[in-house]
Amino acid sequence: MYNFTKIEKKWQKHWQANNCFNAENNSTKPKYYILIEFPYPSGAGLHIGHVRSYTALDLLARKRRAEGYNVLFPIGWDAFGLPAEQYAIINKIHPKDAVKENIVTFKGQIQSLGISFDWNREFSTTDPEYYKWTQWQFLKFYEHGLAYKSKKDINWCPNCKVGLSNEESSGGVCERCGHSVTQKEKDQWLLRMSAYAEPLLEGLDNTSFQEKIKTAQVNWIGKSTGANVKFKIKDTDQNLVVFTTRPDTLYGVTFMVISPEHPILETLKDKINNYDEVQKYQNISKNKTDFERSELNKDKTGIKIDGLKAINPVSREQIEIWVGDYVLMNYGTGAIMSVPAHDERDYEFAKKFNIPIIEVIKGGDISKEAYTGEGEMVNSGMLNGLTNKAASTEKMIQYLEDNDLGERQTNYKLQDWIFSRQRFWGEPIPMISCDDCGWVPVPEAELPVLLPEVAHYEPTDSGESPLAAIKEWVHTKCPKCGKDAKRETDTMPNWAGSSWYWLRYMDPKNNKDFVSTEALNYWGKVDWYNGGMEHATRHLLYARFWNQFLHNIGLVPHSEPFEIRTAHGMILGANGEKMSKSKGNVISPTDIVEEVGADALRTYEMFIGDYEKEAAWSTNSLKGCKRFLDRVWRLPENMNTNTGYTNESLVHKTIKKVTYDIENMKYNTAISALMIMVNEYEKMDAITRDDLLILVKLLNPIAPHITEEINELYHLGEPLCETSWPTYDEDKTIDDEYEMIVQVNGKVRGKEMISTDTSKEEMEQIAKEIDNVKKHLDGKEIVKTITIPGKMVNIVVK
RNA sequence: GCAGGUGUGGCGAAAUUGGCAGACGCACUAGACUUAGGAUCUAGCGGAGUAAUCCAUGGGGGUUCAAGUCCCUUCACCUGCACCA
Repeated sequence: MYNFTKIEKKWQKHWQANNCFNAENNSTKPKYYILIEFPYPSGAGLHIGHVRSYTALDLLARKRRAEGYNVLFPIGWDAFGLPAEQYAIINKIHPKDAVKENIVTFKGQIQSLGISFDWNREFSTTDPEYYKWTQWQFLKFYEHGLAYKSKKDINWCPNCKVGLSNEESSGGVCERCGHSVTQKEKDQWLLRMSAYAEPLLEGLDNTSFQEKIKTAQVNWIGKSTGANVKFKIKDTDQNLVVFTTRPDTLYGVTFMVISPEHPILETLKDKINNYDEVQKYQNISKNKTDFERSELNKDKTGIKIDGLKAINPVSREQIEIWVGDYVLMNYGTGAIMSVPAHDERDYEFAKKFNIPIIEVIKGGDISKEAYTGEGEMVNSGMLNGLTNKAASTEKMIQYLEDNDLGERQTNYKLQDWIFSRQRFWGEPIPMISCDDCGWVPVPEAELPVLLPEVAHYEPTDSGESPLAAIKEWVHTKCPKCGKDAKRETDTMPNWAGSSWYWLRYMDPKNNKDFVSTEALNYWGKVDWYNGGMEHATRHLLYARFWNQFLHNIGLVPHSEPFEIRTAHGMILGANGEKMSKSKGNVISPTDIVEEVGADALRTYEMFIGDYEKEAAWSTNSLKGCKRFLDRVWRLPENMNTNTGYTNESLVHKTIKKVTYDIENMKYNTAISALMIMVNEYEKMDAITRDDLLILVKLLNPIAPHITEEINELYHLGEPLCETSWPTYDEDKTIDDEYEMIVQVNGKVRGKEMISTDTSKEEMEQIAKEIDNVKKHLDGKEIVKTITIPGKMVNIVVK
């Protein structure tokens, strides 16, 4: 047998030495930009799941090059963030060095797979030459009023004294120490992403993302339309404004609920008779985590505000105002109107606290449950008799606007992007705080603001970034007035570096600009971007937001950065569970490459099943793929010196199938078509040089090393990395003969090989002469005959 | 709850427009070659039946000459979002 390790090393070296996969920036060829989500170089090494998505797009990259495209297929490292920092703390090394080490490991692992990345464009988000431009772009956001500082509640572990992300505080406890998480107010930088909610939604129309990814984005943006309605608070000059999607039910409002954080509780506290009780409730809510306030807390709590009443703007009835922590301050106006007759939550609340329920839509039995369907409007003044929800909503909004009681309003779930992290290992936010001038941006000429070269990167007791403890770094001069000033000690989230990296790949060595205009104009959009479903919401929104902003200020030519976005399914352990060290089901790509070679691993991961679905690892199935490659290796033993194809339709059919399947992510069936080809070749007395050449060309994107080696060994043609993609002739995919199926009453009763140009009449005649068919026709009356040329005849009898 | 998706042999899965259900691969069984086999080759492989044939794509119903595919209904599971007003 052959030495796959030697062959693979040989060709990897060859490709690298000959710059086979380097994209050119000035090319007359058409361009094609293929992007995979750049990896986070963790200490655990490359995951078998990376191999799946890299190989899949490698097939496309290799095919596109063979089709004559100038292909950009880059890779780099997303290396800022918590895991690298943790790894560094545990191993007592500087994160910078930890990252360097991990990158070496990852790079070696990826290179051993033979993915056709353009390694000349490699960079890490932690390179000062890169994060200089991340900082520069942050200043652009600031310049255009989209970066601002504001107090925000964050998840806080009082034990570890550290801010936690939502992921780190899931279940309401600190991921690290198990202590329960509370909320702490912190001054944070935010990016005004909410201003882009509508463009981010509309922009999806200019993409060819997979439908499930578009849906995920739409849900995350969470647009809802309705109205803001003013409720006058009795005996005051104040209004309580609510957002509602159901202004049509306004006559059914019997109470209101406001969030414990609602400012009216402070401004009108003199009128509140049970203010002590209200304060107590506020305190309890404050100490609840988001988790407790939402998922756990099915039973709604609340207290009635004694002393305040609101007036229903249409029915003029006096209604109660309650405080309830199921109403969130950060959505809508922090206050809701409640229509218990037609909303399940409101119904539950009203029942629990004995609040009146007024029916305004006919159709259900409101003594039993809230009726949320459509129906005729009743008890609703001018809306009475209407049966169409849209019409009554519209009429009500019109009325509210005409009478200055409210206005049409659209709300989004999408919030501004909290851009501060109290961490060491991130891009320093390039801002300086001056007592006299306020926040002042670091001048462009002084970028990058480098992370200091010291070893104090553990979190501080105060919850501030570790940078705050480094006095000589913090103290600086105000760029505006020259007085003593302090640097911002927060760093950026690790989503920052991944929000524009595809632009840098276009021109990665540029030291005058984040990317040149020429490179931008040439490469344009990413044509095909693949990544995990877990990044279909946040990362993809951040990246699109960032790009839309750069486009709006004239820095990039397209408002949408990605044309196609697809998502691969996860590879699970052999037991069907997610791979993890603790479960002991982790498969290392390096081990597999050593055992069976990169080609077999690649083939297996493409053959494993539907690319978009998750799949469990199977060592047996891997062996089957290795066996297939072994058979390919042995094919030349039975090769003659002839040219031309032994089975022309087989060749054309296979080219068609593989070409179509690679474009449509049906990698498993592409491989199955190639297996069929090999099966057929093995049955032949001998194969020709052309038979073999076409096979290695089609198999090359999947198993690039072994095919290059066979091609070279038998002098079949030019190196496959320089060759062109084979084309097929539709006419030649059709066989001269085929097996006609004959059915009687829809059941198969006979089969017969016939010539492809047999007429309908002839087909029917041949069909009726088959013995078994005759038997089933005997004594019956033929009602009709359906004949599909090229397929079958169905005779219907009585 | 909302949104998206998936149900096909022992297993991973195929089935461009409705047209032989189970391609291809794994596992398994028998045989060949072999000192040996976790190598290779040959044959078999959804279920029942000696066979003709019948049954079978989560369940039930329908449309059709013909349904995994279209329609109605129902069940189960997975993923994402979620007191979002």
